[in-house]
Amino acid sequence: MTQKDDFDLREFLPYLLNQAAEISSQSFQRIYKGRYGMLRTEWRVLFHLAIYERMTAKDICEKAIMHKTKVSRAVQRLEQRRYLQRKPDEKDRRHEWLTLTSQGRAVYEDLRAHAQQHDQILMQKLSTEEITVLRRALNALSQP
Amino acid sequence: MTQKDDFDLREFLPYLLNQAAEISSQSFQRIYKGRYGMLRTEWRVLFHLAIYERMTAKDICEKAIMHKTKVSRAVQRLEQRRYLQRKPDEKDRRHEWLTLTSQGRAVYEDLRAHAQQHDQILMQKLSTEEITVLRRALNALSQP
DNA sequence: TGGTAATAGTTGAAAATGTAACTAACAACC
DNA sequence: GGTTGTTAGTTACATTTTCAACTATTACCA
Repeated sequence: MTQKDDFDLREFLPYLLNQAAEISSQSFQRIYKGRYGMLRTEWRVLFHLAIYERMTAKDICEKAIMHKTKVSRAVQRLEQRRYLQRKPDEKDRRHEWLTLTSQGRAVYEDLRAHAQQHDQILMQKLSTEEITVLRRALNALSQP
Repeated sequence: MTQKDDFDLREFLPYLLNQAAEISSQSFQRIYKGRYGMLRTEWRVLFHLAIYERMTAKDICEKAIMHKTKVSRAVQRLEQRRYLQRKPDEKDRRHEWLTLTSQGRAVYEDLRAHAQQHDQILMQKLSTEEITVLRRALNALSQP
């Protein structure tokens, strides 16, 4: 098993990004899955609602770059657990406004604390300068 | 939909990484999916075999950090398409050596060309220095 | 005003993934 | 040599995701 080709997978950005994303997500996954039985789609929706307070499913699709069926199903499950409430828009009843319940906010606060802690641990692998550049680069790559 | 919280999702590394990985993978996905009906797991296995020439499924699991069932199924599908061959190890028949067929290598060559082109496009969003730091940081984060 | 198009969101079936249990082959120890 | 443990890889089943079709509502425009 010796390397033959001149092409190095370790330089191919989509591969590298995926690898890093996968590994750095794992320990956070254990937290939201273990404590609340949540899925990745669900904590993402929860966090968006906590941060932006009031959004439609469409808004979340755009901000989080998630497909509408994913969002729809995550919203359903969060509603079942009473983490969020839906309210149809008066003017345009195709829209539904989503907000967290106090229970949902409590879950968010808990997860956010863990997220920040988790981020600290990840950042210990990097220098301050690397962190700054990394964030900038990732944001640039996230523009479609 | 105005931001309220002081916690910024755009600073949370697992989120950022995932976003960047997702978006930067999409156009490459269109290529391997569109041209060969392949999945992400499959191009990864194919590339590993092309680069290392001769591996067992276990080797691929470790290098690519993929679960063995994912690898097993990717290998099955690649074999069905005659992109790879299996050969049991003489000494230890639990191991199976995997190698690409000439057809598999041809597919790899095609995809590799596209991958490199795709990487060029992605890198245009970044400065030379950012690319260097990004690669280093992603490799660091990929160590579990 | 009425008919067509567009939009927000949901649902059902098919495909993919994750988990755990399984088989087959070898290793180690008594 | 036989029992027990380990390892490589597969399979079965449950959970998620994807894709396409669907409903309900509003927008556009002749």
